[in-house]
Amino acid sequence: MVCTADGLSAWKDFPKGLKVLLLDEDSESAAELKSKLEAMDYIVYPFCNENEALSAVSIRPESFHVAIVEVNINNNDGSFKFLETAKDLPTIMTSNIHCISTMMKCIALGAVEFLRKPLSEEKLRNIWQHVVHKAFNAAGKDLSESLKPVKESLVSMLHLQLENGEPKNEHSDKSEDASVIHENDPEPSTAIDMYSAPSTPQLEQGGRLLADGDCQDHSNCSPETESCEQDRESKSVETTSDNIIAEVTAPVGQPQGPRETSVKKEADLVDGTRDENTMCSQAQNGVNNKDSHAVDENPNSVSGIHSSFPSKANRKKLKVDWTPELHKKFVEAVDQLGIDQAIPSRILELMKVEGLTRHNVASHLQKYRMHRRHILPKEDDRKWPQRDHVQRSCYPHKPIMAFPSHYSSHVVPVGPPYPVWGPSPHPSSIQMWGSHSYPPWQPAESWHWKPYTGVHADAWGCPVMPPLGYCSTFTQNASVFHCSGTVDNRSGMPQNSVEHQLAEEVVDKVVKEAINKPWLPLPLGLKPPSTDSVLAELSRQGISTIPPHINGRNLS
DNA sequence: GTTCTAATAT
DNA sequence: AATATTAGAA
Repeated sequence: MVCTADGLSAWKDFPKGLKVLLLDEDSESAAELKSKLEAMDYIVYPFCNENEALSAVSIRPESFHVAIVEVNINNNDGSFKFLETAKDLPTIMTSNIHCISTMMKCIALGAVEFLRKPLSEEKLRNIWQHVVHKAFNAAGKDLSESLKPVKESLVSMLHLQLENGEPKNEHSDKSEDASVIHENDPEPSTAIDMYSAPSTPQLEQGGRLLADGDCQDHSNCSPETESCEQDRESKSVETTSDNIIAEVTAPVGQPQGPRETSVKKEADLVDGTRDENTMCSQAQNGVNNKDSHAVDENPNSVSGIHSSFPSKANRKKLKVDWTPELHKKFVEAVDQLGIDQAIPSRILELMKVEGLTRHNVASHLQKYRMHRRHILPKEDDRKWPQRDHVQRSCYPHKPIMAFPSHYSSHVVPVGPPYPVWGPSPHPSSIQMWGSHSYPPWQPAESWHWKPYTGVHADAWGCPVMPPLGYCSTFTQNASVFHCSGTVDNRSGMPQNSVEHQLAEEVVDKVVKEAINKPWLPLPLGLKPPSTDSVLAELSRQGISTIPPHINGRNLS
């Protein structure tokens, strides 16, 4: 069933406290409207002057939840301007003008509804629907500040209702923008009204609460988990803007680590028991009770950072998200120790990341080593071929060793040790050793392993390149020119001489690989070159015979 | 007790 | 797919 009585009781006062910006140049009508709205517990901010209204909206958009703007023959432009300015504010246009094209224009410009005057209580009563609608349908980013709290409060209400049928009102504690206040309001709205959509045609509902990945969910503890006890107040839904994952930044021991490390953790709420939909199938509301992510903070960690909502903290087991940042720290620690001295406990020490456990590190280390084992053996016999080869391709590679055992202390990478991972523009979305987008340093360090190591290893062996980054890498699925970052050698042709050269190098390398190791598959997208063309190319480079091992590399 | 590794669970 | 967890051996 959709709603329990309790749920409704939580809802019925909903509009109360919603802030309505009212722009009506007719002061009389404005006053009337205001009183009607206030009778319904809306908070009204009347404006007679559109400029004032505009500046109010511009300056403090978060101060309003919904706007009612009057359009008249004289102020068309102003009204439209308002619509443009207050895009994030659900705006209801109202007018004495009953001109379809005006209506259309308003709607086209983003008005959520067009209401003819006079505005009856009936028409006004449920304008809150627009607020809710917008709150739930706006993509996370587009959600205006004023709507977030509303959305969260609503989510909270629904959630609670779904959880235990007994709404709690904690959410109203959110003072900042006390948009929602519950009190008794004798006046029962009908359930139908409550949940029906605004009269305005609704476009797509894609962004509904649950469907939308970026909606924050609120945690839900599954019955069988012990976690319930700990989140004594987990039920209380924070109305802060925190979403899905809280970044817990551990202000590490300030001593030497200038910047804090952050361990992103996400609660791992497994709500395996029942399907989310069972609870509340009120799809119409778009409110569902999906599994949720709890926002949480590292238990041990760090106080300070997100102190705003301290207790949401511990939920269940926290999973370490090995972000590029964190991984970088890890790698730095490993390097600092030397690969053979790098044991979990020491790495952990060096990393100085609060909340991180030895186990976490061990686990990561295990994986790290595995990757290296796959990748590095291919490199360890590679030398610095630059000089002896025509196309000194990039085998340079970093001194990091192949096998831990052989490799003792570490190496100073040519470039920044583990350059660019950190401030990666796409922090979490890309996997560090994902199949594309390598950070520049990655080739050498890459954890990536692929079936065609033969061919690819070369590419990955690609070095840490000189600043200029003349080196290119090639792999069929991941090749990247870090240098310029612009050319995709899979498809595009080089666009300038430098790149052209790079491309040639790539070609050379591939050709050589192919000749050298004919049993290996060719990179995708490459057709086997004809023998002639290969020979021609080689001869063009002054290589008239095919040496057994072009790179002087040993296959064994 | 710690580490490493592999296997397995989440 | 990435991590965690576990277990056995060193």
